[in-house]
Amino acid sequence: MNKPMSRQATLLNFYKAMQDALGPSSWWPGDTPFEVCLGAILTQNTNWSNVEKALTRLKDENLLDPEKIFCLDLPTLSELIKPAGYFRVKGQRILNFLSFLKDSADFRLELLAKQPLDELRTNLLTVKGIGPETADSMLLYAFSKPSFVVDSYTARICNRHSLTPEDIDYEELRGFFMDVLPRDVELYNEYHALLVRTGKNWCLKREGKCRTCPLQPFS
DNA sequence: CACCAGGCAAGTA
DNA sequence: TACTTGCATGGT
Repeated sequence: MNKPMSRQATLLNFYKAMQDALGPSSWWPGDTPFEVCLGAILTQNTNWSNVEKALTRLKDENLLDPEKIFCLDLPTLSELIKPAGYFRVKGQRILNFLSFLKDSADFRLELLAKQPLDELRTNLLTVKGIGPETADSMLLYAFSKPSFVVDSYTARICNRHSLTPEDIDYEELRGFFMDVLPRDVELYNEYHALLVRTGKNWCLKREGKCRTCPLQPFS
């Protein structure tokens, strides 16, 4: 008789299986924390390849600087980030974030990073256009704080392995991982990346390519 | 042609 | 609270 695995053992087994199958993810792409923050907004409901186009355009204009972008008006900024889609709302969201950055840290990300995780998360969530996933992406990948990032892939994979209910909400799913796993930045970083890569390649549909999925068996 | 992508806010009932 | 809709480009 096999004893049921603890939730922690299950999650760590998943991690190892994905790591063995897929190798390192090298997330999050970006040369600076500020670029990571911009990417976090730009990638909302958007393929990363389109985000790269937008970031490249900003980079080519030498605009990867908070104060420089804050000086742009919305139409100009929107036009620059057009390839990322939703360019008007995302332009406004970036300006909202920069307004927050200016008011709370004089445009200095390294000052913002001094805030404790929970406090910074709460503050980020007050910005219009920064929801929980964007906030956690910034916290983890730009500010190196152990805030687990969950997304629709995470929910789908967990649900299909009967780890969590189908209708679990964002905060509960994040809590599930953070209660079970050690609070480690590198672990959270790679775990989220591996879940997204796994979800993209194998878990879009139940009848998809799950025969070769690193997470087996699907129950 | 349809569907998806590393979401979020605002409106409705 | 629970659901719906708008936002928009580019790849498959």
